[in-house]
Amino acid sequence: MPELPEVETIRRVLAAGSATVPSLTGQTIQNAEVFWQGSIANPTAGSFSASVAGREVRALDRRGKFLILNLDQGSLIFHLRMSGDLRMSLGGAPAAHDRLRLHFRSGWDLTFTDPRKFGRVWLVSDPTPILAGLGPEPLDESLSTEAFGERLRQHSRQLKPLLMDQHFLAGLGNIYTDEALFLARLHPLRLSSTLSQAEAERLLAAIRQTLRDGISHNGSSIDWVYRGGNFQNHFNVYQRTGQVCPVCGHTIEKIRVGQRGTHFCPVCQPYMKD
DNA sequence: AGCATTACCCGCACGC
DNA sequence: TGCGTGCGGGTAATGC
Repeated sequence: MPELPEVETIRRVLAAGSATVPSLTGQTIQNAEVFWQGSIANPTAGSFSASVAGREVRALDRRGKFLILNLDQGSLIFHLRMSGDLRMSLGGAPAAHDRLRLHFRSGWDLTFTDPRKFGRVWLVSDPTPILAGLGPEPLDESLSTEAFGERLRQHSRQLKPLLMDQHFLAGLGNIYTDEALFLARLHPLRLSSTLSQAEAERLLAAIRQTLRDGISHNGSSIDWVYRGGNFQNHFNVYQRTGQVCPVCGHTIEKIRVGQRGTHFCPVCQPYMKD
């Protein structure tokens, strides 16, 4: 369940631990069990286990939707794609959709579970090449509204697919893009080249507010994948097709943009040319 | 040529 | 039972 707020929530939970679960930081990997070889992107599934054994987790980082475990040597990178999740547990038999399990010397396990098998894991000496193509981090304050507006106008693309393009901006997915466009009062099909600077500033502010709200609610839990977050109770448009807009009372509509379901309020988010 | 859009694909679970 | 859908993204084809 990964967009930026969900990945960030997972990062924080794993890093902080809890009263009953230790932090992932400082754990040393004793060995690894690969249940589904397709989940291992690098190195080959055969050498992954041997290479990761003995490594210690030093810190947890996030870049866009990538979760990065910094090790004493190299990095272990996860991309959860559509249905991946990571959990600490103490023993127990693997469940049906568990794809990878790291056993630590402490006796605790980190399990990567992923029903749809789209997620990937990389063990690399240098994470740079994997992250190189990502656009700026939306919550990074060094991303100025001026630079953002300039980047928007460098393209002539529909806002929805552009914002979801990880090369343009790192971290937004289908849910948070719809919610951010609603807050910004911008139509998802509006061409990025037509945005005024005021609209660009509104959009970046809306993106940041939406992501922060998502993180503060520990992300969203929808479909059959449970994450522990409750931002789904605060959606304005996503999965609210046919319901009333909380701002104007008009009916929320759903269209298809770039193969993705897209929810918006046609009154609050009018399509204005130029 | 280069950019933008569309189609399709990849497992699986779920709702209608 | 069958079919459409989906918190993602890569690749290939098509369009402008």
